[in-house]
Amino acid sequence: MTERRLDRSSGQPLWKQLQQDLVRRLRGGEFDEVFPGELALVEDYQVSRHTVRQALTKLRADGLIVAERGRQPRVATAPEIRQPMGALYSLFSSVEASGLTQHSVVRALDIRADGVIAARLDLEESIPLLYLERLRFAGDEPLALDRVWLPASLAEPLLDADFTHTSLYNELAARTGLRLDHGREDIRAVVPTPAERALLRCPPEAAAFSINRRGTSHNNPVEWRHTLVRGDRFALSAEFSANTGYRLTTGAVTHAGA
Amino acid sequence: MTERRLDRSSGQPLWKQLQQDLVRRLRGGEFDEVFPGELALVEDYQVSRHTVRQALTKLRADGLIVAERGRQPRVATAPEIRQPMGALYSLFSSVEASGLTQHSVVRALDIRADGVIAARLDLEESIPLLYLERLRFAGDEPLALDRVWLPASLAEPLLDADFTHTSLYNELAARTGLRLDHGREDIRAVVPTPAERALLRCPPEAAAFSINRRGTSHNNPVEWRHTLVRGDRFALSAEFSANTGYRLTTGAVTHAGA
DNA sequence: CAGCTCGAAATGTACGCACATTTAAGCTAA
DNA sequence: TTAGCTTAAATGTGCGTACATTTCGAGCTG
Repeated sequence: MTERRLDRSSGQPLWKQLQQDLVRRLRGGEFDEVFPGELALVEDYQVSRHTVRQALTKLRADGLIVAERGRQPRVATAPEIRQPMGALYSLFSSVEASGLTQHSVVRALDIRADGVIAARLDLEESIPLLYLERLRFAGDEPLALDRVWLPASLAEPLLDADFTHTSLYNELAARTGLRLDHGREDIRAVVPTPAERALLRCPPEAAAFSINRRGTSHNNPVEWRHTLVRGDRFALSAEFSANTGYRLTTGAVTHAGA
Repeated sequence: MTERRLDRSSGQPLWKQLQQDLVRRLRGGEFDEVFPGELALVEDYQVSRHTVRQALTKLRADGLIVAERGRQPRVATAPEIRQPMGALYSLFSSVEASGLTQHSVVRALDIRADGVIAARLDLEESIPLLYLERLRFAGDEPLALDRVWLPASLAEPLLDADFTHTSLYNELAARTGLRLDHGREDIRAVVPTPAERALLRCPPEAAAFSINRRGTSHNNPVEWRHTLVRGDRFALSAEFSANTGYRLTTGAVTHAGA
């Protein structure tokens, strides 16, 4: 093991320096296989076990590593289940909870260029994008119109996937190893256009949610998504408390016409 | 100081027992004036300073106390700013960020009974409720219609408050000491009725958010709220990431007609 | 009496040791 | 080959010490 050095006269506590260095190495993927044990770190950095534990305590509090008695600490698995996908995840988990079956009709799946979308992903206008357009059903009635753009360089393996029943994120993770870890979304209330209303078979007086999302993975833009959800069938639900903050919960999806 | 005892053979770690006992005493208001120092706790509980610090570390991580070098720890002030109020907080902070001035027109402020609302608050149908109805402006144009019901037994001191410029939660906290610590809300996309549209001066093709909220304080239902927000002027914004989960951020409020 | 200095007291950092408890690997025996 | 046991290694808990750094008040001084 190479001997690492910490600056003992920098004013910053040793454990903080150690913690920051570990975060840096961790983000660099250095510990994807095994995370060094406490005693190994004591040797490497030439500090006491107490100091090492102080640094590891912070890392655990931040959810970066997990540790158990008698076994080596490990890098925390990407919390894929924890808060996967905001409003859309809430939407589709609500459908499942309602007992309705989900399926999609793929209306388009190809590669094309779109300057406007590319710009939103911080890409060159001419960069080819994989485009997927689906009409999503809950039960026998349409629920949402879903359109996604991803850089073709990343998402090309998805071209021959069958999206009638599988989720985009599962397929993306399975075929490319990519997983979104950050995103931003805007949610608007709109009245659908006649064309959209016909597609979704909306009653004439219904409103809709219009959701725009930009998803990234390790700070690289990965998807731009626009989803139009029938407002007469879906409600967003959320809980908040002083401890847990704001969390979307499973909402309500009603049968059409209810 | 009375000598406190911890069970050294209970299987539970000493620091955890200590932490839980401190939480209990803290909730009982025992430390409202001063929080005991580390050495005092060492004396009281007959454990080492290391163990005491381990317990205090957890309390600090939970935000219950704050400590600084050279001064005694103190009970943390109620985290009022931390995650105040979900979608509605997001709405009004967005208005502020946009530079528009906010004010309200109070359309009703009285005490009445409403069986339907009372039931939603788990109260008897005949229980009197304080009812507040406001039309909220951002700039010169209406933004939202806001209706709140609170148990009169708690909220009666609010009857003579002026709600044109102050927030309900501030007034509630100032006059009764009550602070919401938990809530649940449903967000729907709707088309406003002609009456609502006239009130809000909506363009005819605009949709709206309909937000229902039930707020509690220490598990007691405190408010039922219904807010109708113009969809042509407001968009909910949210960010999510593996670390921080799902958080509403400051969204966009546009000028009317934009 | 105001202002300053200094020291006591408190928390923060860092080191050391010992033992308990759990996991996982290696060894042995059927 | 496999099941079961033993043992080494790792983390969790708990104690002790020492010194650094900051705060705050007591006491002195001008």
